Amino acid sequence: MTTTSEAGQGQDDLPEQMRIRRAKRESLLEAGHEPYALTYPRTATLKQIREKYPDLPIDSATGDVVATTGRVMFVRNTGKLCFATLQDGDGTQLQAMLSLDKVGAERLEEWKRLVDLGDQVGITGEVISSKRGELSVLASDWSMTAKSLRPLPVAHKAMSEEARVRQRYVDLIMRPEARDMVRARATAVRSLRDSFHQRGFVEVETPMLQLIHGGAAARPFITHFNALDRDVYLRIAPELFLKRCLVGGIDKVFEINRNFRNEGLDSSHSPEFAMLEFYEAYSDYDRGGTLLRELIQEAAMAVAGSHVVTHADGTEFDLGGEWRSITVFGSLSEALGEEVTVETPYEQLVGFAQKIDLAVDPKWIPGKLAEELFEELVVPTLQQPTFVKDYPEDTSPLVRAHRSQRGLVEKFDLYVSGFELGTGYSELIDPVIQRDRFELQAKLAQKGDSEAMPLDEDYLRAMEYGMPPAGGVGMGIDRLLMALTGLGIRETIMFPLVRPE
RNA sequence: GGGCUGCUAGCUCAAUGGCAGAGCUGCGGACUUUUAAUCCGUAGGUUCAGGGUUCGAGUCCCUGGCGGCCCA
Repeated sequence: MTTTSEAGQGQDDLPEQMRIRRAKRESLLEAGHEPYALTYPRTATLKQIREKYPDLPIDSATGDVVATTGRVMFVRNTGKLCFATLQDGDGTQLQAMLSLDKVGAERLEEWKRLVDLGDQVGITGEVISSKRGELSVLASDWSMTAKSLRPLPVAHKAMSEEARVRQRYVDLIMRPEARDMVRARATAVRSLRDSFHQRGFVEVETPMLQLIHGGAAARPFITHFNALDRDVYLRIAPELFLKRCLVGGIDKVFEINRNFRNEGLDSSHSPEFAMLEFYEAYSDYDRGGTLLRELIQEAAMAVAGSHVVTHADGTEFDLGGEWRSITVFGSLSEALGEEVTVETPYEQLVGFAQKIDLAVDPKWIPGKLAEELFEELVVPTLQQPTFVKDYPEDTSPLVRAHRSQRGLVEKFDLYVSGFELGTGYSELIDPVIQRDRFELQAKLAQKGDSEAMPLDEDYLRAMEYGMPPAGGVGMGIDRLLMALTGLGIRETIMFPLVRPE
């Protein structure tokens, strides 16, 4: 939202409350007060004051004079004594008191006339407790540090979800849960990095702007690079570059960064999302899954202090211990009450689909149909953390064949609370098989499958130098926060893309 | 993509097709111990946009925009 269009309309077109606040800004200037201070000589934050005086007795004085700052969240004015609740960026609140005998008639009158809810102010005064026992700063002086020209929402009614997402800065002012999410996310990401560093992994940043997109089945964003006069892609996954790292000998490597997928925009899909991927030489999908579990459990410990996290609705969710492990076809057979394997004929799979009213897309290959059946019948039951193992080969072009079962690949998906949190492979490292799989994908792309991968010659060249056997794992950071907090993706991303107003 | 549904004051919400309202916020006043302060007074509107039906539309119809829920 630009202010130029509003300013261009002139003040007369602004809502009354915004006109009044602009007028108060002018009044401050006319009275010789800066409405937007260079700084304020703060000697203590609200939190530091609270921590220094946890148990001040009722109606007592400390003799301790502090200079502190905060946003005015509530005001309670009487004739000669004013109370204001100040709030700091971390959500700490503390009461400021302004009395006639301490600040004088003129400054008290200016406080009452010029300070609105939402203004940022500096208060200098003695730390005391009020007659009701409220820890307070009794002002000897005050000043405006930033005049707010827009009224805050009503504090006692929830903002609409749309308003919270579109104006997250206001949400962060008003709602502790919004502030907590930002800090929980930072804590979780830091925990992931700590966990990797403790295990000797190297963090890298691979290209987000790519000449060929690959590493996942998804539609890319396309942009134009003028210098080359050609279209380039925002990456859909870092996988193919991280494997080049393994070829080059970076044996334990991870990246935490953004991916971009040109797909839906709704409450569960964001076009840009943060992703963790890690690869370890001479590991496999089982060991990758074990490390993923440890990473998540250590993140839970960092954020919640326990492997049992408390979700936003108050329910407790246990991420501790070993996690259940099932297979795609084993669990599907159980759900259908009939034996289904990767060998089960396509027509029979279609029959199962019809039985449960699942519409079959004729473009689906048999493996895809089996996965759709699995997602319909089994995934909704996967609330507790569960590794789902051994997927059909034809839908996973970057995974190596199962060590003992034909037609399957060594891949797991990790499900938590009914959604997919992460995935892991025993990586395909045979460049000849890799080329065959890519060529199959290229054919699918020609047939119109917009999610199929193009052939990446440079990636194949890298593979031909020899990539060590490896396990690789990916996990959505936004989804990790969903699992830790029980909130939706639009809450875990601070500024999700929204349609223009 | 389909179905249902919402959009009204700064915020949260009312209003049988018949004078656009309330609470909080704001503004004016009273109050030196308040905690969503209280009390008295008062202002605030392109009812998402455009079109249509009607004597009359926030309300009914159509198109579009932005959300939400459900389904695929």
